[in-house]
Amino acid sequence: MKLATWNVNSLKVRLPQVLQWLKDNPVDVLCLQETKLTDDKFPVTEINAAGYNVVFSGQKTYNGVAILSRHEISAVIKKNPYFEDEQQRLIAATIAGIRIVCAYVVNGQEVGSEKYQYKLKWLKGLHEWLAEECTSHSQLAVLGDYNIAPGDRDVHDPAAWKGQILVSEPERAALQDLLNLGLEDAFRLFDQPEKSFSWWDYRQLGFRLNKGLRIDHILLSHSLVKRCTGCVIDRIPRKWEQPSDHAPVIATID
DNA sequence: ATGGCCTCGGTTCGAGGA
Repeated sequence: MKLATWNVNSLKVRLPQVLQWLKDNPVDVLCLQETKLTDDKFPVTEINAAGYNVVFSGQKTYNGVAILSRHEISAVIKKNPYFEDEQQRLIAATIAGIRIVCAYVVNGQEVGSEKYQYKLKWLKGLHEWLAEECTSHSQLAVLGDYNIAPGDRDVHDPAAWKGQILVSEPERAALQDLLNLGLEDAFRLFDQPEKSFSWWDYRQLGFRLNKGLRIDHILLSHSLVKRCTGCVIDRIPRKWEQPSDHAPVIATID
């Protein structure tokens, strides 16, 4: 069983790449973020034709999330019952006995800004909801773009980024609060190469110089940690023409 | 020193992303 997450930065632009990637990597579940499509424009037919069921929650221009699955999808939730939000950033479903949560965490723009306050509040609301999901689902996986680099080893230049957005202590503390619910960062269950990142700026030759951050994560409950046999970042599609700025992350569950 | 790219909406630029 393979679970994956990928911020595609517009599914309209990236659909051919998503379909190609699924051909090369026929994962069981793929969570997408930043689809940037209203639900009436979602490419259901193309995704079904590729052998995947799909549920989604989108809006115009910004945000938007989806879960693709080779297996039956049930018990879909598109809103955090503990946090009122007009932005479409969450979708959850049960697939093959695993509770899957797909999250596109707020970016926050700049430490101290209004958007930053919204990010911290949003994360608090997520925490409240996941606390409940943890108690009702022992097999829980929370996949997505967290817009937080957990530690300095997840940052290409920790000195330059110190205290900045995606790295600031309150953001890291909010992520740690999620982990304290009984979740673990699947990527760090295993030995990994140094300077492993999941996002690189389009500017400044970010990818070629590997100036990146690891901000896309798969968090697993203890029952799933026991079943997890690997977690990798797939840098290949970041090398394609007109790529997303994020790379997919894949966890393997026995 | 600054900003350097990409997407969208909708016009020829601004907002947002990270």
